[in-house]
Amino acid sequence: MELYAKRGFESTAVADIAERAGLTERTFYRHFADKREVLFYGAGALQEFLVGAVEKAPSSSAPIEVIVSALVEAATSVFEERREFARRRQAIIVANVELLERELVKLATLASALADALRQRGVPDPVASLAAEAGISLFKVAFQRWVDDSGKKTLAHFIRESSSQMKAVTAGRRPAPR
Amino acid sequence: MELYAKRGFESTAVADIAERAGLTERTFYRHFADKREVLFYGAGALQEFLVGAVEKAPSSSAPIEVIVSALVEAATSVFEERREFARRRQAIIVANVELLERELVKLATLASALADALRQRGVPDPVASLAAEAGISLFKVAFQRWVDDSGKKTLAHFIRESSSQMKAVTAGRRPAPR
DNA sequence: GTCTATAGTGCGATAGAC
DNA sequence: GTCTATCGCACTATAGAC
Repeated sequence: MELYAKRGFESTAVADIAERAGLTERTFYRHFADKREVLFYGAGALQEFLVGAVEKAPSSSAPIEVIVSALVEAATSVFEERREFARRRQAIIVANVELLERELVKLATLASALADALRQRGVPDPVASLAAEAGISLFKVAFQRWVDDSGKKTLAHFIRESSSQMKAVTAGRRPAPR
Repeated sequence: MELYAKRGFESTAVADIAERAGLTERTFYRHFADKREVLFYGAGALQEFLVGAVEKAPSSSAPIEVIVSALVEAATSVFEERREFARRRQAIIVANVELLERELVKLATLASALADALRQRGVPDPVASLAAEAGISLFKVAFQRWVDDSGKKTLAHFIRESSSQMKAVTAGRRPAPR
């Protein structure tokens, strides 16, 4: 991350990273599938966490509530104390299309895994897919707002806010004109 | 598309494409930024079409209605008569992660452009972002259902259906148990 | 650890279209 | 005479084969 932040992703060669870590280029590729994957190390664990939260949710909950609750849990227990890290990482990712591509695939994979978890609970399609997609969409918006926020609001706060606004938006509410 | 469908995206070299087209490799890169871009030739035009539709929508419409109407217009006037083409293209894309990455970036760029168009109409953030993201999410689901459908239902039909289901889902409705 | 295919870029030469 | 399409060649870095 230091190298990517300093010289930019494209101008950083895998050889630079390997040298910095005191390893050979070949060893880098033993640990990471490609040059981008370094920035997505925790994606697998996050997905497991969220899927686990969906599996543990009370069976009476509506699908969207299950998804939003899982996101809020992850927000408080994995993201909240890493805001500075999230900021640095986000800045690097949005500065490079290749990294954005990888990020979007990770989020799409996550949405797909969450939809699967909902189906396991008996939620039929296309409701399962739509709930998972809507959840990831509102998470994207909430996450960006959290990262951009200069105050002390929590990510959980932005997720709950976006969830309620998403409900109003899809219901066809017109925003107050200004 | 023929080469990608036959030998797979990875096993097709740019040299193969160039040879097939009676050109050199270097010329391929004059027309397409990279090997993937060949499959996304129409993305720019689609985006312009959708943004134009948003700009022309009646100012009294709710943001989500503006987005959904634009998607329905595109569905009937650009996608409907190209279902076979869409199927072949989709099969190639989902078979390769790199192509999926590009597809997701195009959709994210589209969502961003639609949010911009809404802001131009005076729709405040985060409503503009959420309406655009929700629209693209439901379009993804509708498009996949249209491509998978063996019947004669139109893409416009699936978009309207997904829109109404998205509304029910975000409202917290529980699906009928089965 | 070694070797190599291939994507993608930079620069420049040529030729035809308008 | 300018613009645009094509081609040639050298070169780097990623990533996969072995």
